[in-house]
Amino acid sequence: MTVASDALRIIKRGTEEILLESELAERLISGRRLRVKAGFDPTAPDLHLGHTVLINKLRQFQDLGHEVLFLIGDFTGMIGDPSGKNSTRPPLSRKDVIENARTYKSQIFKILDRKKTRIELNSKWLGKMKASDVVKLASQYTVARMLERDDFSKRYKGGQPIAIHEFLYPLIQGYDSVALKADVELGGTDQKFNLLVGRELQKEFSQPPQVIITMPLLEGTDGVNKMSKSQGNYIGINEPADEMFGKLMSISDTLMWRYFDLLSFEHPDKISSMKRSVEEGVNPRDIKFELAKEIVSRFHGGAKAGRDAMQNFIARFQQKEMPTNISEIELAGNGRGLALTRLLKEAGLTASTSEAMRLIKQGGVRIDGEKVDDPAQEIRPGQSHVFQVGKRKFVRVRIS
RNA sequence: GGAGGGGUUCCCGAGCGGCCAAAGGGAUCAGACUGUAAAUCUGACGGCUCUGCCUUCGGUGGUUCGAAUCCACCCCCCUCCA
Repeated sequence: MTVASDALRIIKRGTEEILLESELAERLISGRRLRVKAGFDPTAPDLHLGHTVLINKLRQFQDLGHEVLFLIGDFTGMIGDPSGKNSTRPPLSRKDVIENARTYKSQIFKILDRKKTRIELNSKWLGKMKASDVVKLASQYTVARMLERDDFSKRYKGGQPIAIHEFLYPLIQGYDSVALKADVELGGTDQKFNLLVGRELQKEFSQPPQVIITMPLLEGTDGVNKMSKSQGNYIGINEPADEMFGKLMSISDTLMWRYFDLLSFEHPDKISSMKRSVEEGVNPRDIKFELAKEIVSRFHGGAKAGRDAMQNFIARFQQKEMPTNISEIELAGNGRGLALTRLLKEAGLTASTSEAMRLIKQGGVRIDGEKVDDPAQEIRPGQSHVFQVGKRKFVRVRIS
């Protein structure tokens, strides 16, 4: 009895909402190994810290002995989802999906326990459905109920298009829960509606409805939008340690506490005492160092990685030294040399020669640490220099 | 099927024959200040062989010395009616 209530407390921490908590408690008490489902996009998996909020929770379930069903929604991915404005998303081939699934594995097992994880592709059961099955599934839900979804009702009222198949997605996702006989499904708060549809459908198929758990969405480094790849405000779990450390240091002081709450494994009491110390005058930067160290250590093999990243950071930004490991490329100078603007573009430091031109005029470009002001400058062959754009982009270029 | 309103540079959104690479805001980037924080200020923000040239305003064709702006047809979106 107390074991189960401990378990409930662990699960509850950091969640946004649990529906229904009483059902969860019941199932935990039952002592059965629960099937805990979470769905993921089949597209290029570049997991970031935002995802880890959810994945960490999955891991806690595993530590309590339960099984994680890591569901990859390849079916919809293979159809190609033209929802909203980004209609250019191309359908994924079978091969892409397999490849993406493999990349998922290499990333999620930095957190999840391999032995207690089952990876499922929903094409396995959805691919077998006939049109009649789909129509039947669709008949289980009404348009009015679909429009309860905030996203849909906003778009509908705002005169934005909603394609019919978008109505199908929540149903399909819900049906996945039926197919997997999920006991629990986790998702971000934005998934609440879809998760609830799963509950409803399970009832229709005379299964006990899944417990749904929503997790807060982590804001990206901009502090405004949720962390996502398309917003470019994310911190990937595969990023190099120095990069990760730097990005964490660049978040705002207020956002830092959010990151502590959602990402840190420190005891809540410790976090509150850190808050207090900042109020008493400790430089928030130093507290942020602690956060950055913890996260970097988690994904780069231990405490030493965190300390090293911090040292590099201090050397580079407080003492303005050049980074130690600058990537190096070689460009063809075809005899004479290369115009600086062109070189910057080809080295990937700027998106175009026009941009290179502008940045030079604005004093944002350095060669071997020296500011340059002549955009027409040519770089001679046979030389090797470190080119820098802005504060953080460095490349060593050799002209052949 | 009918009536009306729309489609502008990454996003929102002005422009409605030349002064338009296209106002304003957001996002972004660079510089200053700093703790690579926030806030603030300055500048940039289609491309190029860059004081000039080239390509953009849903698509195609036309009118005109000249079109994002006018005309024709087409495509797409929204609202209301059926």
